[in-house]
Amino acid sequence: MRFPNGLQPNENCQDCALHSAGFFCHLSQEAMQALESIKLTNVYPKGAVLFFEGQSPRGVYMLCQGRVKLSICSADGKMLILRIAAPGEMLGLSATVSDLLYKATAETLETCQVNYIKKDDFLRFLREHGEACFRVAQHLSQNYQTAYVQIRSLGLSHSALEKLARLLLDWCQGRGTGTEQGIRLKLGLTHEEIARMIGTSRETVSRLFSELKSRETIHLKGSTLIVRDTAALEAMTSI
Amino acid sequence: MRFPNGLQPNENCQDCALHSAGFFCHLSQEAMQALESIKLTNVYPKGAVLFFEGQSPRGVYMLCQGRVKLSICSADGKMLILRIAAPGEMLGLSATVSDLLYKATAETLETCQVNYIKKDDFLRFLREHGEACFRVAQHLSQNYQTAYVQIRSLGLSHSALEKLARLLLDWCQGRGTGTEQGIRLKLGLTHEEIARMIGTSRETVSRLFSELKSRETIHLKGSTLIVRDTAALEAMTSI
DNA sequence: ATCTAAGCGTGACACATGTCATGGAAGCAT
DNA sequence: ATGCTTCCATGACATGTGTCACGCTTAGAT
Repeated sequence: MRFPNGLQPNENCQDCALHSAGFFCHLSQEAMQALESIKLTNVYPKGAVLFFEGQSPRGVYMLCQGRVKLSICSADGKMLILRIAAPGEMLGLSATVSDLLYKATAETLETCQVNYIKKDDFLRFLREHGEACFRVAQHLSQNYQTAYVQIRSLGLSHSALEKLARLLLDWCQGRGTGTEQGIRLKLGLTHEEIARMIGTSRETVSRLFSELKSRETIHLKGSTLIVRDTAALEAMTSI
Repeated sequence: MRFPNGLQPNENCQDCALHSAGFFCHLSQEAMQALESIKLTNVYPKGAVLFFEGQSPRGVYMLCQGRVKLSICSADGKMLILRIAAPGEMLGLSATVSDLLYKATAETLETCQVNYIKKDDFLRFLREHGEACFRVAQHLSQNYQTAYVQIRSLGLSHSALEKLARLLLDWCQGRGTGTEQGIRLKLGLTHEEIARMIGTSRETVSRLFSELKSRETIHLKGSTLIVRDTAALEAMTSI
């Protein structure tokens, strides 16, 4: 099988590199096998929607490869990006466990491999494997805590600049590589998307980037961003 | 034992009126008894802090009677009220399960009865009782979903008016009583506190209430609020 | 009844940011 | 190279709201 982006699907969870870092790491052999037997591996092209806001839950999606955008949308079409999910994450978990509606829309940003597990199968699996259930609780807790962080940022920021600074600092921590000029990172998002992550407008993001560039706090070359002055960004955040 | 507010502590969870509606409803006899044996019943006066932001988790707090304010606070002292917890809720759950820091501060708004369960006891209890673990996962899912609602409100609102309208509608649903004049509810919070729930300033809340009164959308008598025109409030929200 | 503190109402004003508009830059297919 | 589309930069302008200031009302204590 060949896919765009040179994606090579990983048929076996036990061989997966995420196995030790991902969500269901350190499950017993037995539980892993049970999980293998109920999972369905799919590959989605860029722009595919795994589920969207308001649907009743069909099951959980374990992201193996590629990035997925999680967003919510208001009645008048305004959109907020909750986060960009990375491989190893479990999507649709809270809706499936609580049997409430999916509260967000999940859309692939690139070709993705996803392991899908039907709701009934997953719930049975959880009931039969206490260890997995506990891991699910832990995962949900972590999701919850990241939601807190987002609420902080949205609710306690004084300005869009503060939210942007916070976002950049998060990115530096997560996927930045240190160089002698500062921390370098690829921003794989447009200004529009960044704006939608911090709840502001595209123009404001452009203006803020301009300002940060002129202050020499950051340096922007194509889609490569170099944060020269982390301390300055920190100083902008009171969170 | 006598306490302020005429609070009468409930020694036995199985007799508790919340038993069927609360969090650990429908547990097996065995699990209930195990839970009983590790819980510690406490009564706190108004203003007591159960835990605060940044502490490492000691355990979970099951709220039996009274209201508890959950809030987060920025470095410069600005505060955001996440929600007012009601009897039946489990506080400190995500931090305890994931062993990450408490992400919010829990402060009693009035005399409260709380069942405290130490972290180690609680985690052991979860490992030994799969059914309880599953309920915890469900509870966390619900918490997570309410966090989504909050993120929506904070991130997608166009104005403070919209957020206030949303809040009032939520209250109407939750604890409003219908009368022929409209939906009546007691707002047990000051303008300051309301402001901190929707991330705005006290003055703005005062102004918005004035405006809603002049538009005859609401009616305010002391701390009793009557929503005369729910549809008007709905129309203000695009969420 | 009187005092005191907390809570509320409202005006004035600055300012950040959304919105509209316009043009340039960059990437991509043909 | 040429055209096309997407993305970015920036100015102009209106406006919502944070902040400061001040006085009034209400509730609770003595």
